[in-house]
Amino acid sequence: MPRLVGLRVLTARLLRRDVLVAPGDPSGGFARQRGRGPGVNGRAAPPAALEPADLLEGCRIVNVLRHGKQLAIIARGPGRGSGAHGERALLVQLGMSGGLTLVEHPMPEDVPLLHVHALWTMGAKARAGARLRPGGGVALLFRDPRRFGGLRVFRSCSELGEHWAALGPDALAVTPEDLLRAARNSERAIKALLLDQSSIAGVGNIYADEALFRARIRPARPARLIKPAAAVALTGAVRSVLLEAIDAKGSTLRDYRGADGLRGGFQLRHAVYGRGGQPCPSCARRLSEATVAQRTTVWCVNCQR
DNA sequence: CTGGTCTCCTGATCGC
DNA sequence: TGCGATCAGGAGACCA
Repeated sequence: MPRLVGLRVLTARLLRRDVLVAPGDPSGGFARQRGRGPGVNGRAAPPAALEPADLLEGCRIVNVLRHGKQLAIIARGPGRGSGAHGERALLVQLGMSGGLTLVEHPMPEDVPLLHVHALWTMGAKARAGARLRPGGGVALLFRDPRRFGGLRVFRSCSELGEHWAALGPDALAVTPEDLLRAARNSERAIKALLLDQSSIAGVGNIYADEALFRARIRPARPARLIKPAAAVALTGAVRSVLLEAIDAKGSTLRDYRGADGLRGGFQLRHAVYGRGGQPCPSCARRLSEATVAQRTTVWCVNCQR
């Protein structure tokens, strides 16, 4: 989404309040996750007061950052603030089915609006972008059919920084030392560690299995038993799997589409994910499938120790 | 504190 | 053809 940088947000519309976490919300979770506690009988907590700028209305987008699976749109408020001050952030968590789509504005008729939970309109860049019609604006859509994703408001970049500091290092930058530190004295399965965003940020179920296969590590192996050489192999495997998947525009399972509406292609290269019972691509032995860390897990008992 | 389990939601898929 | 049941997945809430 580098094309967003420099644009001014003209309007922001939230079509579903419960995809948003606003400042002051009592829990860290998305609003809809609150109505679940004991004694809550359909009575939601009072919604936090939202300011237009919370959804970036009137702001100019100055940057788009990513940490792990989270995307942050950094914007400068409509006030007098300049420099690093007065900057705020809207965090986008895509979950498993979420996506951002950039279309021209006014929108063509055929843009699907089903499951669009938030929508922004933006002015064209001052310097006409090559791709955009002169004078034309763009619309950004947040669509998330399964609503595992959501938006989170940060009124300053330091708040965003605190939020991200609670996550582990980004999966593309994680070092063997990071991994060993997180694994030290941990009894949990190494796969659980990979999936835990506070240990390493950015690895989901598919890529955990693929990385463990490449590193020849058994998913259920207790994390504390991971030796330095294995940590080197695993961090390298995480990085290469993710980079290849990004290059292939992701893994399309069922209904996923990228921002351009196209399917990813990495699912064709999965070595183990979704292939339980089939022959291991390396040794041809039948791949095992079981639940590890509450997730479907596929591995080769022969290749992965 | 640690680690395991439950829960949210919808689309795809399968059995009847 | 249609319908109901089942499953998948990210991550916060909750519990032992």
